[in-house]
Amino acid sequence: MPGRAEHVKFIMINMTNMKKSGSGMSKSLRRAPPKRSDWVAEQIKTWIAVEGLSPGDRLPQEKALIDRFGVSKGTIREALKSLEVQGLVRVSTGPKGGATVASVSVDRSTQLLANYFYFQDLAIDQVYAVRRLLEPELAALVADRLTETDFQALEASIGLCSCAPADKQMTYRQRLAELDFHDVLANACPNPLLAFNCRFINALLRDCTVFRKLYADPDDGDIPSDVHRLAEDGLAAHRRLLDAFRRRDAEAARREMHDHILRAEQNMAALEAVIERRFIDEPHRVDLAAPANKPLA
Amino acid sequence: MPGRAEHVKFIMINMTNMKKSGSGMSKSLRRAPPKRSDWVAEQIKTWIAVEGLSPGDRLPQEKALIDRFGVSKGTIREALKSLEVQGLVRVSTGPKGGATVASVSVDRSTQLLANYFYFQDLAIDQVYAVRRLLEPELAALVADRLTETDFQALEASIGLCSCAPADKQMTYRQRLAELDFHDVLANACPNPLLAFNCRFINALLRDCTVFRKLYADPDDGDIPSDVHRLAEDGLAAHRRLLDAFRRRDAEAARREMHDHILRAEQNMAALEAVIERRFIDEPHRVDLAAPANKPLA
DNA sequence: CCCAATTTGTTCGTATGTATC
DNA sequence: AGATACATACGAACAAATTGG
Repeated sequence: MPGRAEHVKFIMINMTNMKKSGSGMSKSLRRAPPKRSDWVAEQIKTWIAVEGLSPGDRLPQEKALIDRFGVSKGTIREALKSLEVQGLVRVSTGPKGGATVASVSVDRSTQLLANYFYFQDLAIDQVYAVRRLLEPELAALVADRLTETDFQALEASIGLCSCAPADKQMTYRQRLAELDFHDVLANACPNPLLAFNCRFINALLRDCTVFRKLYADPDDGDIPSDVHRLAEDGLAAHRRLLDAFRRRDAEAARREMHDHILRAEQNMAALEAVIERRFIDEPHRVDLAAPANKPLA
Repeated sequence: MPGRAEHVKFIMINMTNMKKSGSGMSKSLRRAPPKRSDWVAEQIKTWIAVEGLSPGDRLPQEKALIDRFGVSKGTIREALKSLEVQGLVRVSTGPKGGATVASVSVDRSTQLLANYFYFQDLAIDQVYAVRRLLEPELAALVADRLTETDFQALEASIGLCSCAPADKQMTYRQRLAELDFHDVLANACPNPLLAFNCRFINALLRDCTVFRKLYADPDDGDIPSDVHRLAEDGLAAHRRLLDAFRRRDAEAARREMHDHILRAEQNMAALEAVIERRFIDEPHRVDLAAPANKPLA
């Protein structure tokens, strides 16, 4: 028995939602009884919470879970699949394999939340109505927190947007680079809720049809002049923002960002941009912008 | 053959992310090859998008999917489980059973997003920092949209909070009713993104330990006087808000909400309230507040 | 109310693939 | 390179739930 610390002990919790379907509920209101796999998934989830497991901690392996819950392999696999989709566990094969707790990634959460808005047909001005509220605060919050690495990433974005776009492909990549600028700020934000909201909005904006058409038909037709105005406007604003950040002037950054978003909103309206109705698979990002907040040696 | 419209035709899409693991990627960077069930789930998802299926539309049944994708029953079930967890499909047994497309519910999205923040230890003042930005705008937006039904729900919340709390249990329910007040506003909001953000924040605030302790130990100890101050403050603010709404005065509503959130934030700070680190199962709501936006006959 | 058909839910046995030592 | 330990996948059989007569 190689490692006794690996043996985990399960705490069976009285599930409040495992109430018998009997009582006095009318038939139409009665929720369907949970499937066994869902029940197992909930058990494991509460177990993670009760034990206070951290990302990287190992869960029992399939065989152990089968014994513990008295269900079959298939059921356990469905439960693990559920947790895997939620991003809570990662499961791998081989010796030392099995399910390990994972911290839910931003990308995963973004995908899952984007599923919700898939059915809500969100207009772009509605996105900007929220963005207008959040981004100025974000700018003010990160002004005295941006590192030299962050500045380099911001400059990389500005640099990429400074060139005259040679073709549609380039124009599309410049739009992505603009959003990367804002992602750098979100990544530097100490407020996880504000940071996620801003990053999510950026992910939504990556899916504007106007821009994705540049991506889809790189050889077809001209670039609308409104796009050029949007680009020049945005570039100038980003330069002023970077300047404010360098001066560590939070209030100036807030003001610049406020103006920037307002003008961008107007330009987007002129473009009649709309959010494309699609599931987000992997966020499109340009590879030139260096990952932020990673201290470079 | 009872219904020929039931026969669905599949469109196999070239999956861009199904690239062979071969090329020039270094071993450490190489992502794990997708499992069959994940691949099937992606296929079905893109199929939903391409066909433009709407909630309620039926997917092929297990047997048909097995034939279509050439995988086993277990694999199909894992794929369906994935989509079910994401909230995209609902599957039922019996004749006419099978998987149907579902619009992702708010509660499901809230749960999934809450998983992300479980590992981010979010402080309550950070939640309020965002709430302060969003709620005033929400108030202004819904001022001329609230229906008589909404007003009744708002008054139900105020009514419940107007009574002197008899015990801790009652105090806890009054806190929930306060949040229901804000949920009514969010439900009336025409901007889905703003509405979701506000509802999500409300869901987070339902999990403040200070309040959940009232719920957990209803007989133990006294209610802190700070809680009473928070309650009276909030009640007065809600009354002023309702008044502004009745007058359809958007700007007054914005101002009142701004002051309300600021004061609530200070009171919460005095209480040293923190967001409990737990998975959200089912949102706690008081049953007295009538569901909003449902025209009553 | 029960019965029968239909479709998902669950189980078991077995074989294959993959990572670790 | 080979043995081991683990998840992944398949297939067949049976159980449970829902619908409609």
